[in-house]
Amino acid sequence: MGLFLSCYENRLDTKGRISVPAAFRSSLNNENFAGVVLYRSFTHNCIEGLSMSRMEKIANATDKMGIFDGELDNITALVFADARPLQFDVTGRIIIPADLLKHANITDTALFVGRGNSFQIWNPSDFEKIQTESLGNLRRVRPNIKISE
Amino acid sequence: MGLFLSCYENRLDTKGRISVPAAFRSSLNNENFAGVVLYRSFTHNCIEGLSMSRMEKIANATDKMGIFDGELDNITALVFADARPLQFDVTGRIIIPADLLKHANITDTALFVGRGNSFQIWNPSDFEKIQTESLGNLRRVRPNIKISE
DNA sequence: TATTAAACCATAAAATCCCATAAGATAATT
DNA sequence: AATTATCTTATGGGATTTTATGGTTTAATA
Repeated sequence: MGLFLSCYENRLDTKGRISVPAAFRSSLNNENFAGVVLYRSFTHNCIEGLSMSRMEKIANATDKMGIFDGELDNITALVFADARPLQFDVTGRIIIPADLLKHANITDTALFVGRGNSFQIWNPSDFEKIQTESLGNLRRVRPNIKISE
Repeated sequence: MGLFLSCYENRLDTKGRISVPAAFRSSLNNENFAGVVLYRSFTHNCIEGLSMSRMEKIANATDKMGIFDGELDNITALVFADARPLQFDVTGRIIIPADLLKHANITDTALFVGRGNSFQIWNPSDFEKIQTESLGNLRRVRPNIKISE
């Protein structure tokens, strides 16, 4: 799977349709499901997005945690129950359900934010705030990302 | 992957296109993605560049940190959201987005600087200044670079 | 039947492709 | 060593395609 990189700001039309950025769509080229899966973020007022195949990987990962794991119950309840599979129309647009839009405080404009193996959808000005904070945090903690070959 | 070595100064044309040095392109010969990934440096007024495969390695490294890692949020937000995948045209040129150019203070001429596994793009005269300073620092501290096999 | 959702068609702006050229580098020849 | 020929690279501009976005018509659903 291709990575989701960069940010793209697109507009919702009167019917609530919005184009998923072409770059993101081409990251999903060899998926079986021609669309995306969206759910409300646990941690921010934004929408989480990923491919169906990655959703399946999460399902497999939770499987390994064991059937009687209480935490698993919570995670699956939240992720899978909330997840919406949304198919592209012929021009690559989706309709984001109203409750997701509300959670992310999105009305007319949305920002698609690349996160590597997934992406997020934000109210543009909300994201700007968060990003500024993140930069501050990063400069403080100077984390080590170890890249294994 | 071949290393990025040496420096090359190229010019932007009227459409904002600039040739990635042939030597750098040949370091990317057996990449799946025929292009580079650029993002604004956290620490300098320059542009960082790397291969897509290296970006994928970073994505996998962050994956291993776990989904509920707060620090991960900061890193991914900044690196992946800011990263621009830029494909070569048939003659090996890219268009560097305006915000990156602004961050690096580049208008008509850019300096590609090899950094081994990655590279940077600088305003030529800015780089000259920085390099002179660095040389001074280096002479003072005499660091030890340890190379593990 | 009223309402919603899906398919279809249209368009302007932006990105990409295609071809041309000149300077520079490399190889070949004398 | 000097000159010539060949190839590669950087750069320029026009033509074509893609993309985001809007509207209209048809199908599905309550």
